[in-house]
Amino acid sequence: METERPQRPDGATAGSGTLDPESAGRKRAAGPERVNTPGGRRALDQGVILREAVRFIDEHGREQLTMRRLGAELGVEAMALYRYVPGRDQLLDGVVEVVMDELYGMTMNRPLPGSWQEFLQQMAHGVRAISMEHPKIFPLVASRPPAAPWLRPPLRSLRWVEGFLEGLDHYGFDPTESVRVYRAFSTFLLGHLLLESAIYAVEPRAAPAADIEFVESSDLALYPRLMTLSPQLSLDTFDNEFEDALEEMIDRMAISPP
Amino acid sequence: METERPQRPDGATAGSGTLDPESAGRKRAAGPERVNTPGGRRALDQGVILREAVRFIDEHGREQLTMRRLGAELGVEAMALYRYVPGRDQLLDGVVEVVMDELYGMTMNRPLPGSWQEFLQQMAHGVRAISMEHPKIFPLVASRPPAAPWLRPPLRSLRWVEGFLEGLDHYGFDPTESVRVYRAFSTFLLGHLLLESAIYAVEPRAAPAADIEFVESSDLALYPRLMTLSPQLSLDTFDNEFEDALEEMIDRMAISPP
DNA sequence: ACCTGAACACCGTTCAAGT
DNA sequence: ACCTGAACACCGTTCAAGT
Repeated sequence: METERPQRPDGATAGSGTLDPESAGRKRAAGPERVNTPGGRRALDQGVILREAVRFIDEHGREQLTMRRLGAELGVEAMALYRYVPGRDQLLDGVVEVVMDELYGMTMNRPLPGSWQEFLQQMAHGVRAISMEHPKIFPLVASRPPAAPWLRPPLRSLRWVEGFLEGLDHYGFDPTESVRVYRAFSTFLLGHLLLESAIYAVEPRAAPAADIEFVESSDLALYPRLMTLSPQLSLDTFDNEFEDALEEMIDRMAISPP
Repeated sequence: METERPQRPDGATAGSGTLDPESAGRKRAAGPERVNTPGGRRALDQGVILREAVRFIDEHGREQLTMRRLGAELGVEAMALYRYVPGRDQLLDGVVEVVMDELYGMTMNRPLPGSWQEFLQQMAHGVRAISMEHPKIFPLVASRPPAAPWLRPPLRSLRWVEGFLEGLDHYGFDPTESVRVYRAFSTFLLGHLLLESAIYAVEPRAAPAADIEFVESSDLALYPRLMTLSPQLSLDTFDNEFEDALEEMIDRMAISPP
């Protein structure tokens, strides 16, 4: 039951129906500023729609995002969005793109630090900051099918990864070593940040206690070790886990493979 | 726009509408075997439905699973499923449960090996085997909201985690150390297996080459490093990555924290 | 006891029609 | 040029009715 993908009549290579990256998250090179529509509504365009989608998911979660509701949020019927976005899937890809652009701005527009260790620290903390700013979006970053199979979540921007590899090159990593670092780095971030953002998405930095009741106590009674350990298991130790494992992983990157 | 959860009239604690764990994935203690319905159809029950859901997702992916299609697969209207499963969300939780039970059977019904290092190796390889058997289900295991916030994906079975902690206890880990191991272990598995299963879900152990064209070449031309490295980036190195990082992580667990 | 038909309130998406 | 109304083919879910 595959959806047929109709040929575009205009001769453009339809490809996989990606968004125009130029007008997505970034600002246009100062053009004619269409401010407001006669009706007083904000003028629609792809960037406006994608940013509103980001805001909406941040607030309500990705389950709640529908074309109809997003349209309503922008003062327009759902059908109007299809002029700017090919469909819901591409909208979600665009959301990921906006967030990755934010990451790029945060991590790549500054001078390289003195050591490659500091560089990796800086990059890791940048990605973590983004995942904490958008905990409800991070699962999308982590699990939407990427543009290329070798583009590993959560580092899903060609531009960002290019910059990352440039950085490694600057510190003297050869291509093979760089690939190894990129892989270890992405795996590390995916594991840590997906777990952390999952918690943070439901309870934005809330109390650690009282969570023990969350499982029906009858169930828990069957498992004595979980019973006694659940207070310890409930402690929020993500900060330490992240920092320790990050340092560990960075140390590991210093040793070249045979 | 919250969905109202109506009070059950039968006085049972409705709670969060979980499935009856007894009849889920496991076989019943030999009872009256209702084999076939008069019409010749397989008799419905929760276990049959959940196992069919697992099979269906393995084959078609989780996007394709709808109550209506699952019903059709079982020779029944969608509405008939609601007698055995509270709703779609709980169905998906049940799917996760079935897979976790499979993991339990694979890893917990055998004698403990000689060293805790071997034990962790065995557990890690068990989880990896499950993720490779159900690559299209693994994202559910990784990202459905768990029963308790401290129950970290992908290790989402109270029973399994209890067994894991029992194992650690047997090798002399004290409770604090065990929690530390559990956390590092789950983070490690989540990162590695989510990446690997994502690849494996679309291409079951397929060719490594030709993936380079997957990104429009025009895009890639902007990024010289990605351009030259994409062949290396496309190589399937998950086996080595997993084994190396696992050994590394196990080494790290030997050192107690201050 | 177990399943179905019909209905409800939603989806994403298309397209001719309005301004 | 840009948006809408109406329509289509789907969803999940409820419930009275059938057997």
